Amino acid sequence: MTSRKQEKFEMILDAAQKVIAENGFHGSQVSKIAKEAGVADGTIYLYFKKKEDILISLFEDRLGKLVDRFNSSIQETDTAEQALRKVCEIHFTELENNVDLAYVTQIELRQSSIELRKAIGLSVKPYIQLIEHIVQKGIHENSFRPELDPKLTRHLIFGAMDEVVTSWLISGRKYSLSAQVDKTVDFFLKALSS
Amino acid sequence: MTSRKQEKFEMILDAAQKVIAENGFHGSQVSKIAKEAGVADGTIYLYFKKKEDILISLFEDRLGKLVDRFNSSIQETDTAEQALRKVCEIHFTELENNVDLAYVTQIELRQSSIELRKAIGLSVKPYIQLIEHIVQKGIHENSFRPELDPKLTRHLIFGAMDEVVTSWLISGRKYSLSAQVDKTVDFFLKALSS
Amino acid sequence: MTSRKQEKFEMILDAAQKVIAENGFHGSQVSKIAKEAGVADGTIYLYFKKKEDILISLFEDRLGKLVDRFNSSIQETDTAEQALRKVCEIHFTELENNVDLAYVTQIELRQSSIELRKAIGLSVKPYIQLIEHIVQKGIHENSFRPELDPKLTRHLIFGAMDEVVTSWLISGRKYSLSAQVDKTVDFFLKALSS
Amino acid sequence: MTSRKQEKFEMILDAAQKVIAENGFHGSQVSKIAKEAGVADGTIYLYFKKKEDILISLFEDRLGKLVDRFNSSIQETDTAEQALRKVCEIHFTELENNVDLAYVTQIELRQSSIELRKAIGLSVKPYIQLIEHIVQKGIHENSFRPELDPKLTRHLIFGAMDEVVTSWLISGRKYSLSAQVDKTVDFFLKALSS
DNA sequence: CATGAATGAGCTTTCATTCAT
DNA sequence: CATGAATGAAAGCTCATTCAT
Repeated sequence: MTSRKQEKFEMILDAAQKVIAENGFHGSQVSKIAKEAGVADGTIYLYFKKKEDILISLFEDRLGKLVDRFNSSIQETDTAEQALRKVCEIHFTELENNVDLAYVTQIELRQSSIELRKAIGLSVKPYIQLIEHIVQKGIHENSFRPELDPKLTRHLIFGAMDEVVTSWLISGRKYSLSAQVDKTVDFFLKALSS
Repeated sequence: MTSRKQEKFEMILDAAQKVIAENGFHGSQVSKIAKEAGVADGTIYLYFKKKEDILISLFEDRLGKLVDRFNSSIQETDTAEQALRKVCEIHFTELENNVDLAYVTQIELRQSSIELRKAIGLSVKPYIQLIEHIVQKGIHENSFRPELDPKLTRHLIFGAMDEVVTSWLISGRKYSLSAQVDKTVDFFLKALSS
Repeated sequence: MTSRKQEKFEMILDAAQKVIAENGFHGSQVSKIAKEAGVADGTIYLYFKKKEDILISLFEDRLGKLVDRFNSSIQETDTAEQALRKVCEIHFTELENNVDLAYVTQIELRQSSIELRKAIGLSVKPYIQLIEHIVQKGIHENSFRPELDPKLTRHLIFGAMDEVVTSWLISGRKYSLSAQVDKTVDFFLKALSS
Repeated sequence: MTSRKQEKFEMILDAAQKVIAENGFHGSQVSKIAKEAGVADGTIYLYFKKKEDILISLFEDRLGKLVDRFNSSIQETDTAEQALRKVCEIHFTELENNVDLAYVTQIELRQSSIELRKAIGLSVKPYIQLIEHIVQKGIHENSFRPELDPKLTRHLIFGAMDEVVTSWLISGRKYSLSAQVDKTVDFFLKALSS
């Protein structure tokens, strides 16, 4: 019973991602998402309180899964350097391989109300903190400069990667995103290394 | 006549910035902007074809003035390093001293349709190119690493600064933004220097 | 089996009265009544054809019981005067002692569709007829004026009492309703007496 | 300009009365009223803040005009008895001659939310107070009993007349309402006279 | 008999844009 | 040039009712 509910919940999220990717944020009416999910409009409201909640859940779900992947991948690494490389690798590869998701997270979901963006911010936070931990680890390992401000640095790193992805999307994906990993990580390591 | 037209044009832009800063993007109806500007609703449409055009013009105007400041300030510098420091300094200082503008550019204007965001992208482009030129100049001066990819690097630098500003705003401006200039530029210079 | 059916029927009516008194007519969804009654939504429809039928039955049941009380009480009286006094006494006392019922009958149930109000009218009819009988009895006893029109008079009397109850409720029940019995009956007897 | 605004305001009220009389309260969508008034849906909201406001204004306007008629007619009377007769005469005649209005005020407008009914109550208050004044005048003139409670009496009189009108409507108007004036006023005067 | 998940019709309100004055 | 009254399309959400289990 719970699993059937969970199942339909996922179906609606999948439908929402597809509809948003195809029609854009403002062209994604509840009725369109319902149709794509193969349920009635009213059914949506058995699983989500408001339309916004679909988007928040969508972001939480997708980003949550990404952060899980980050965490488990990092545990296979020894140094902060390796961890940072892994993070950038997954970040770029994952979004390159899932253009719908990239479009939704980088473009569409940012066109939302301030309340929604705050909720989305909460989903991003674990990722930003993950980056901060890596920076701190690097400092402890003496591979990163001790005078680094981890709070500032995490934003510099996240912002840089985020913008690279967005500009890649807006350019029309004319080049490989994953091909930027090495240069990007080089940039970071040069900036961070002691 | 043209100057009178120009005058009213600016009045509407000023009104738009004020209204958006006060009411947020979604609370900024044409009628509200008209009222703030002291003109009738219909008058807006003598100066702008669509509502979006107000926002595009607003961004173009404000960012254009910023880029002008960047350009003239940079001409007072000798090295790419100095230029980059100047750019970051102006970027952070200007937005710290003009919170309305910061709020409008970092938060409100991003909640807009894809068409609008593309138009805004065009306004940002000269700034991104400015950063690229500085990187190229640094390479020519042999102060920056020759293997740097200027196209990628400009996004890394812009994205990093952009995210620092946004997170400063969202944090509630609890710390000084301009105080982050040195650490930020250090990060960049370490990343870039040969 | 029939008694079990009857039992659940009553449970639903009790639940309906409670829910309406607590949430008002427009806040009383079928699902809320079902929950209060401790049954599933669909179960309601095994006992009532439409939502309206719950309300009609509720009114019939409650008013039927009141009319029963009227009838048995009147049989203990000798004259039409005494009967009329008894009717007013029960009318006011009963509603004063059962504010939920008063609220539901005087305020909430009147906010209903025309069909429902007609059905409710049928429930009130026996009560109106009771009043008519008393008037006729008084005329026969020569205590009431022979020129009285019983059909008109029953409405004058019912309408007067009904409005007194409603205004007492709307006033916030700041005074005693039963304390109005004597003055009200005096008014009627003066109007009726030969 | 103000008169044009007033004119359209009245047009919408007239349309609302007609639509409600024809379709009932629940069948009277804003779009239907707008169509009947010959304006666009949105235009309604230039004159009324919410749909409910149409109904409140309708009641205020119609009842206000009635109370005006009451007041001026009463000034032509000398005694409280004459005044009371006049009130009942106008009350019954006016509604008999304007069945749409009768239907709307007695049946349809009562099926409304509690907030709306409170607002309507405010419109009825001047009328109820008018009745109270007549009662007080009668007491001063020594034609009415001094022990009468004017606050209670006004409700007895209003409630009686109100119910007579409603039952006349529900009966399908099979008899003359104005023909009930004499018997009704006789009832009141007998009840009131000293 | 009972359940409760699913349905989907239905309606108010906003606001960018127009155009007669 | 300027006005601002009028337009009307568009969409989120509720809830009575059904029916497969």
